Amino acid sequence: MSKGEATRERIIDRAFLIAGRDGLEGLTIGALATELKLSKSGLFSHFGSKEELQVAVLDVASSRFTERVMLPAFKAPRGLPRLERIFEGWIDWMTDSKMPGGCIFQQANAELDDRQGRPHDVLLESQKNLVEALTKTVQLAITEGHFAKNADARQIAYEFEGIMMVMNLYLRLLKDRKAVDRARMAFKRLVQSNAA
Amino acid sequence: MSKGEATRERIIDRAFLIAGRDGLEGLTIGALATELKLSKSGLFSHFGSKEELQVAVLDVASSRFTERVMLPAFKAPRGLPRLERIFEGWIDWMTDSKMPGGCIFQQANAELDDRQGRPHDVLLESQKNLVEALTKTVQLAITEGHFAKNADARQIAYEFEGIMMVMNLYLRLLKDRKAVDRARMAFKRLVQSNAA
DNA sequence: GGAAAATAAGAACGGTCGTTCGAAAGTGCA
DNA sequence: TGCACTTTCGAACGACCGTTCTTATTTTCC
Repeated sequence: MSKGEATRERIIDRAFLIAGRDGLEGLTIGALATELKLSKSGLFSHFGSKEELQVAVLDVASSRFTERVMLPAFKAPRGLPRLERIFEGWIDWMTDSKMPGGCIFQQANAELDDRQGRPHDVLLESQKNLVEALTKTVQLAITEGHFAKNADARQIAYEFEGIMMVMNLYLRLLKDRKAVDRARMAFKRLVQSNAA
Repeated sequence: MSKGEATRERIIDRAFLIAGRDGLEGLTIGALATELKLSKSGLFSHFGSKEELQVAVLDVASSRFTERVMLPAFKAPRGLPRLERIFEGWIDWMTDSKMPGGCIFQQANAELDDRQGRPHDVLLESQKNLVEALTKTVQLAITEGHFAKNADARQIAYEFEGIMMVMNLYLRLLKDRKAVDRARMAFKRLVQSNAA
């Protein structure tokens, strides 16, 4: 790996954390450069525009989510066990103390949802992929007989994501100790009421 | 009402819309003044600081939510009918075409969750009130016999809010035509699986 | 080791940010 | 009408924004 690539990764790594706390807009090149002991222009030249920096952050965010939440779950047997692994992995992701700013997707969703441009498109793409991956996992749980044959995979994926989102709210803003427990209860109910 | 108060309301009214689209940070005094054909300093003098403007926006947001979602629901009989009215009112709130930027609370939650200062405190307070109001409504549905005696009111309020949050995601970012239908299905399941 | 290429720094740009201040204009009551 | 008070404006502030250049330094490879 060349020096330039290494620096670029170091930049994105830090930018990822800041964006989780302050959002993709609150992430500024000057502040980022100061934290990394780089010059503004030196940092800037790695991306060419702030938008490209934001895109790079979103890209690394989704690949990290995939590798830390989705991929490990594929080691579990398909169907419900795999869905449970995604659920627990997602909890770990959201409570990760190395991500003090919280889940970057929650930030980005709120920030980019009704905007346009590359960052929006990249986020939308990754969220669509996530929904599809979740839906497929649920669909497998149906064909495996863990869920009722007439269960609605997309609906279950939808409600699943709702649980993760409200968990984040209770964790971050309300600082509720029971945030995770309640998420587990909600998940259990989701599974049970769709059981075969 | 004095001239000053009238202007102040006009400012907050517009600020409310902008903050829903661009966030409380993206809401800038210069742009707001231009839109309202006021001078920056003239607008500024109504609040004394940007933070106070943000607080004013959050205040008006929660009072509007109360008056448009919660209060009308209290005309319905207590218990499940009232909860259903809240649910439908909340859907109207989130799909309101006069709020093109979407629900301001979703923006503010992501933006302020791990910050400090008055805006954070005001938001936290209003979200706590909301959770309490929801919980009480559910509790009444339990005592009225609409929900099982051993149902967990706080848990139901938690899951209820999760449905609203994911609905917002599907509406705003994913632009899914079925966003509202799926929310209704999720709500129906929430009610049924806690029925007496 | 030295040339070529990649990477970083420095200074400056036009803009916009929130904020301050003093003067101007408008308002409402005696 | 005159006067106190409220409301608005205009100009300016230092700070920071993203971005553009040119120059210096470092890395890479023959």
